[in-house]
Amino acid sequence: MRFLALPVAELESTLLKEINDNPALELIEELRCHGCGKRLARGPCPNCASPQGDNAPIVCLSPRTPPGYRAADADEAEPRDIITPERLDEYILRQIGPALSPAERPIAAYLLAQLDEDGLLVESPAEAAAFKRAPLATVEHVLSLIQHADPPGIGARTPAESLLIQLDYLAETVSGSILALARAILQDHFEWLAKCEYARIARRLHMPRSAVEAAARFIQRNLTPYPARAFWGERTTIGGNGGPALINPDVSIGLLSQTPDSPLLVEVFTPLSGWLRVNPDFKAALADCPEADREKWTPVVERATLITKCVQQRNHTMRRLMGLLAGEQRGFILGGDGDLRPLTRARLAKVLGVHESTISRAVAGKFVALPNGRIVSLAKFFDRSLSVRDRVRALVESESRPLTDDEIAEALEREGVRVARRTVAKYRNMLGILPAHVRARVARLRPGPDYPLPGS
DNA sequence: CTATGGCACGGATT
DNA sequence: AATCCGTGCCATAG
Repeated sequence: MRFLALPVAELESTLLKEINDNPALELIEELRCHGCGKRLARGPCPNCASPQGDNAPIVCLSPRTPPGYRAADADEAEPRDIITPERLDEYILRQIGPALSPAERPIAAYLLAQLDEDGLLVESPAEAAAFKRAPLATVEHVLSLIQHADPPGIGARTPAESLLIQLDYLAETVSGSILALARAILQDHFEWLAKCEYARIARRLHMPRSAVEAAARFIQRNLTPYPARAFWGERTTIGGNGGPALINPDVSIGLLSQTPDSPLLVEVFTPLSGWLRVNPDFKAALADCPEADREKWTPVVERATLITKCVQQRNHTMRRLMGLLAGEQRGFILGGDGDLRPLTRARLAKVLGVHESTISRAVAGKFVALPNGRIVSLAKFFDRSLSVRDRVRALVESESRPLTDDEIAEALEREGVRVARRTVAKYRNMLGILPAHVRARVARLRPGPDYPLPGS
């Protein structure tokens, strides 16, 4: 039984199944303090939670959080506890369903299945027609239905096409010369637009540069190259953009008091809100009962004890791990990405006296809620380069003129971090920061009024 | 010639 | 054993 690898939510459902068909398993309401064994409802035990020593973290078990999901960082999207793209399929199918003939239905389903996570179609209509042995005209008809369904721009073949569809959609409610210009740019000069080559576009279209920049700004503000993400975002985010995943944490870290040097309070969530044990009555009954029954029920009881042991083992390991982790990464937990200390699973395994793979299993696929409300992957605690990436971000944010990768590498060197120029480029990309020469162009685009958009 | 992205290699990590 | 990550080399665009 690999319980350690499971996040709370999944462990909870497996345990519910076990309890359901194992009469020897019993769920007690209370939770016990791991220190003194005292029963308590939730949170730290008042006896044992006294600040021991400096500001060592206090680790306790807590009943699982209610299934109210919270948003995680945008970059943590993992296919777990998430509004999955399948829902998007259904959502669109419901809209276009009435317009479909019985023969077109499977084609629609197939096309929807071919959408990538951004909502773009990876296959050409011709390929789809060949695969489904349907007339090309039929496929194209179905596709056009999809493209006019709600998340505007869905089902396009390329980002440019998606943007054009969204533009048409907008044209139904707003008007203005800027729409025509935006359309012209998207149709014929998307490559240049992506690189912010406004002067070049202006020359080619015989338009003033300012008009081109206004159109670019309009596109940037009101259209999205990722129509599916916009859909998720609209439905699921709590005030973010880009559609972060909805997950619930396995661990929550808070502060015990408001003072800045307050110890950290680490709550490791237990599956189910109670204490799992082997029913003592059941065990007693097993002692004096007919021989045949005893043979039948003994393995059941054995399985029950095994399960409780495994759960306790899991909780124990998680507690020890989180205690150490919270102590080591206190700065990161309270501060920001820049305060993350380099830490490897292997080193932690050595300190804890367990095998490396144990740590790997415990960390994989788990999430922790930080005091500032963010929910991040536990793996982030072991990110080797996060703090350096953060410094790159800071450098670019406070730059007076766009710095080249080489210059950023130099600046980093002066701060005591040695990284190759090539690596800076990689980090820059991860952060979604454009190359220096492009930033120079974008900088001039910043200020400007939003184009009015109905309903947003 | 300079700045950057692609590919791939080797070493560390899991 | 598989994977990830930093880096060097080279091609390309401006």
